[in-house]
Amino acid sequence: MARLPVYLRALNSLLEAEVRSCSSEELATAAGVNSAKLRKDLSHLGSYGTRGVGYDVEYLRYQISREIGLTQDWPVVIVGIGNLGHALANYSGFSSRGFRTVALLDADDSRTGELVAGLKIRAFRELTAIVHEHGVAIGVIATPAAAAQSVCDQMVSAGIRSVLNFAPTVLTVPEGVDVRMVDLSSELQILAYHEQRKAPLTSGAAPAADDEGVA
Amino acid sequence: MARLPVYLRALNSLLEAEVRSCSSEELATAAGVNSAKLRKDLSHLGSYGTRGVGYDVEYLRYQISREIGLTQDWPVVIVGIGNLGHALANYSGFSSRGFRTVALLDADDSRTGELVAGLKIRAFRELTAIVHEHGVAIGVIATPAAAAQSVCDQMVSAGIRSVLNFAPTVLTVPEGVDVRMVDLSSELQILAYHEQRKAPLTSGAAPAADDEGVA
DNA sequence: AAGAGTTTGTGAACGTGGGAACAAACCGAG
DNA sequence: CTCGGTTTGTTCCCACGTTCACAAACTCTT
Repeated sequence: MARLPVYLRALNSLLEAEVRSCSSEELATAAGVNSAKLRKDLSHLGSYGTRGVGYDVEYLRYQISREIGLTQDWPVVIVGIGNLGHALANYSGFSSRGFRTVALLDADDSRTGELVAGLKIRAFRELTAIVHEHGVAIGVIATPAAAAQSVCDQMVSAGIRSVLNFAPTVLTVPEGVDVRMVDLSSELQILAYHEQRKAPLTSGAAPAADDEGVA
Repeated sequence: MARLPVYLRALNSLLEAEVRSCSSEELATAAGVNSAKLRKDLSHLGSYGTRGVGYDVEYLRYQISREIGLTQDWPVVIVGIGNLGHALANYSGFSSRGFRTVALLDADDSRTGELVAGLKIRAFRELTAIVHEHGVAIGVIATPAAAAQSVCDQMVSAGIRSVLNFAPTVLTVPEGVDVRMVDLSSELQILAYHEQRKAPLTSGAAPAADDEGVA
């Protein structure tokens, strides 16, 4: 389920606040979902709660981590160290929680050796060797759109079976390979779509008061 | 619909290839969706096709752009010019297609004046003035998680009604304000979840998992 | 120990979205 | 003008996900 990471983050927040136990209602509001949905999601991966009491935060956190697979080590390669790749390499959410960036690759040989986030940029042609050496299963594509499909193909033939794609292109992959696409401009467009359907602001002042009515 | 941006990009690709007209089948495969779904989506926003012929690429592209709201000008502010904010400011997909970054804000005053993507970083306290001056309706949050809610609150009180949040936190906003969250680490976790459930290559039992697009 | 009060887990209704099939409409040939 | 081929727009149906509601189970008090 795509909501498990949200639950996990909510549990981490509770843990930081030194909350030892919580009900499904509390956790649901913290995660921004319905409590029944949360209970069904959790029950789908085992009975980790206690009726009349709630869930043990630490225990549930571990169980969800294990379900997601965060108790394993996930070596990751990032290809395309432009602005975005640079940001991803430095992103703390990647390096923590089981994900370990083992290599930064770029097709531009003039950047080889440059130090980013404590790692030296290496040549893209080293991909297959690195994948085999570290047992990499997850690849991140942060290249321009034109190069994405080629990079993806070479990732797949090197043995990578899960791809996180930041390039604005639909990638075609063989059966058994997962692709998740994160399209930054699409997100903005979706916001604009909703924004356009909001208040008919016809050359008026900014409405400071709260408005009712959402789609 | 969240698929309109995908259709739009597919149409742009076709237009670059100088394709004047296309059927729903072609466009659907280019966008990676079912043709019936695409026709239903398009019919929901008007009858822009011709039976027996297909869709005029240029005309449909304009209609979708108008539906999304990309024919308008959308001034955008980005708050938090760390690695990610830096990447976003330089991201071409933002500056093109109606979105115009009018200001980069950061709470760290020592960075004020620094030039990023042709814009000078300004102090976060200028937010309200900038929003009113340019009529900004969309704000992008690229701050650390701890600051995100505070930044969001001030965005909302300044008049922003659509927020794109890259900080790993659930933001609570008043009625009428839209928030879209892009969580980079969640995406990786979802990939890991599916990866963990794939074929154990050592054993012969195939899971018969036909997951191409991940839900 | 028993009952009252909670809270989880789950069974059933509900609504929404996707997919196949079909009718309406358009083009071109004869 | 008519007929066959093609493609859109739409209707129907199914399956999934969400939500409500309730029984099972646990704790605490008396």
